[in-house]
Amino acid sequence: MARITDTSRIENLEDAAIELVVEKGYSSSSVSDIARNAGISAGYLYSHYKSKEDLVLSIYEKNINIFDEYIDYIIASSSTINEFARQFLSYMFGKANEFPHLVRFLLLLVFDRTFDIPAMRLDKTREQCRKILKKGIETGEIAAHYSPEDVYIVYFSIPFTLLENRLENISGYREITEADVDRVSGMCIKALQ
Amino acid sequence: MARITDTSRIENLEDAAIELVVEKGYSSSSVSDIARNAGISAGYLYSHYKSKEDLVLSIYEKNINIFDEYIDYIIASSSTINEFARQFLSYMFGKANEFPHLVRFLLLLVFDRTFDIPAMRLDKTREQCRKILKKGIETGEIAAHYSPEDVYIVYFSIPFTLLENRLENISGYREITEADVDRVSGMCIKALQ
Amino acid sequence: MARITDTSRIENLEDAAIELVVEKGYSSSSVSDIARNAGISAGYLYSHYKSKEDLVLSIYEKNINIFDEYIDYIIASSSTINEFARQFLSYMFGKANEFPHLVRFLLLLVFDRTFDIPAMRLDKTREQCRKILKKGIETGEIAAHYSPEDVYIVYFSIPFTLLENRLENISGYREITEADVDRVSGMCIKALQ
Amino acid sequence: MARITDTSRIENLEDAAIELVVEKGYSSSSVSDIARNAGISAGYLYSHYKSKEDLVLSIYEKNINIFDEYIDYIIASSSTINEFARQFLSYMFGKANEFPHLVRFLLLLVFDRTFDIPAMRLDKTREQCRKILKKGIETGEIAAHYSPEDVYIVYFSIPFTLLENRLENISGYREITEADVDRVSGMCIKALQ
DNA sequence: GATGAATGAGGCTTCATTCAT
DNA sequence: AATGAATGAAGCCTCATTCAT
Repeated sequence: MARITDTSRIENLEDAAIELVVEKGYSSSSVSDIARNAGISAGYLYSHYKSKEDLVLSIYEKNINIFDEYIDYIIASSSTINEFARQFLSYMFGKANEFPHLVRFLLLLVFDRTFDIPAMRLDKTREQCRKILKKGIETGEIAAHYSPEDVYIVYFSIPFTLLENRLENISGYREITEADVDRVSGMCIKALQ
Repeated sequence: MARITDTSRIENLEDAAIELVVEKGYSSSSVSDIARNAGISAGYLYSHYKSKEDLVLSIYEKNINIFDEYIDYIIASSSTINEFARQFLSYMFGKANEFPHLVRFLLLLVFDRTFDIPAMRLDKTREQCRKILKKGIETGEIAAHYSPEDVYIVYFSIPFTLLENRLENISGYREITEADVDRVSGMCIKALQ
Repeated sequence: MARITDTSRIENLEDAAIELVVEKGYSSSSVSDIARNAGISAGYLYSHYKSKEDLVLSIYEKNINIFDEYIDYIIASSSTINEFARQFLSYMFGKANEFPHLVRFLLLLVFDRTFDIPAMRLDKTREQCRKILKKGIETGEIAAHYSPEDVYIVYFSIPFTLLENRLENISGYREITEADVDRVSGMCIKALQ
Repeated sequence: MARITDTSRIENLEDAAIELVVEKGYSSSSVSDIARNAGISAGYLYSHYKSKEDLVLSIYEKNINIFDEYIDYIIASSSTINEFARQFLSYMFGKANEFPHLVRFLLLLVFDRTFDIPAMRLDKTREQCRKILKKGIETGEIAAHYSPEDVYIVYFSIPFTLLENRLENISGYREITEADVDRVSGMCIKALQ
């Protein structure tokens, strides 16, 4: 019973942190605002996380790992880049429709100068880009003169920018559709042909 | 004489502000750090700018207007999107090589939740995207089913992400070359074919 | 227990604010001095009052309302101005003996250019003066050619000046006596005959 | 010629100081605001006065001495308190009509906790009150049980409060008339009978 | 476990004063 | 003589964090 209560309190807390960080950025999201929005006390927050940074980092890592695992999976299981791109964007955009705050949270923190993404996470991304590039060159879908950096530029920035643009106005934002998946995956694939 | 001293002090100040904002973001760049890095007192800063926001906004507007004017010019003077893309990226990357802090400053503020880009500036970008799209459809270089949003996604995000990636590590960053202009303009053009 | 501590801390805070404002005026009473004199941190002050102005205004309003209510009561219940004057001065001087800082605080803020008395409070005083004048003219104790302004001049300024004079030197001030009540109420009544 | 320029600059400066101090109080009148309103530089101000306090004190002393001399004169030359009261109020109210800022400046500083009136000036007032009381008791116009303090209370506070009330709204204030002199001198005299 | 009272460091800003020109 | 650039101390306020209850 205590366990259940506890779990829901922590979930509230994480949701509140995500929402505030997306709205105001890491540095301007105060611990007391996060706690208040979660309906708990700041003191309780500190009994579960040792600092504000620890709280946000925990949320970040827990969620980014879920994405990473799935992305690793589709990289491994896709036989073409075309297939990868569609699955990747379908997943990202689907998550963004379901949990817009969460997806923006994960993406925006990359550019938030007041928060440090762990170096390991950046390595992970580089590795994923290398794998995608390798497969793309093998299938001929990516021209041989492109680098992992180019893969990153296309496959990270294009979906990110679309999502930011669509989700900017949370109250009345435009849903991301299957047509967007088609169009944007086309854009990504063509960019590196 | 006083005038000369003054000008160089203000330049120091603006350089220090740009550098700190790029490094730590707007909210975490303290006025006293900016002043210290510029070699002036915090009080003196306030005889030139009425607030921290005024300082950063002034720098932003002064510089973004230079970019906007040039971008408007090449939109108007280019007869093809191919020509536009090369000139645009050549300009952006050239500036980034010359003034890496400044270019990152202008780009990163867009994602800084603690600083508000004036609404007029965002309108300007939308207008530029509409013009590019119109011209691209006329010349057949952009497929008719793309929207101004797609132009934005490609032409803003791709160069931005490359620059961030290259300039991230200011101390030992890789110069952006003509080869990058060629390759990235190719990516942008193909993305919207 | 926490409640008790809290109450006494807030009382300390209000007492310290009253004392400092009387001594140095509103603008020169710094929040940190007030907090230090109250034995609390400046930060704690801000968990109870949203600003320095809010602190002083709260104290002002809470206390001036007590005075106003009593003054309204004696205006209504006195059948002569003579009776009113004695009761009014007896009350004011009694309070001044008991809480000299508080009474000076309420009076001095009227002349403090760095603090704004709410307009409603000034209206209240005007209304009280009109009522006193009306009753005085009815009983024949105030000559018909006097105005509410004259009532204000006499009944506000005479007691105020006596109190300021007596309380000026808090360390070794002369107690205000029943003889003072008699003499000063006589002065006020005669002034408007 | 230099002398003339200088004289008018200093007059501007003093006028500006008087006006600002009346409007905002001593502590909130900044040296640079005073200098700007006077059309001179802050540096020049400091070549004539060694501090902000020195500036305001100089103005205060120069002007209060003029008042004091005249008051001493009419105390000496009046054969009755009635005559004194009329001359005193006629002078005060006349000056107030001519130089409302100046008169408020002299009166308000008494209650400004951020500025110290020199002890000598307060002694002067006490001495004047003693003289008035002595003469009043001799002529029988003041009852023998009154003290110098009572004289002060009446003859300082009543005119002061009228002036503050009338001059409060400098833009559209009501002129003080001969009828006011008559009425208020009557009030003062009766108060101490 | 859970609270929120309490702290204090640090951030933004103002302003009296000095001094090179 | 006159300026105003420049300083730095001090003021108001916020917020991450701790701890007694």
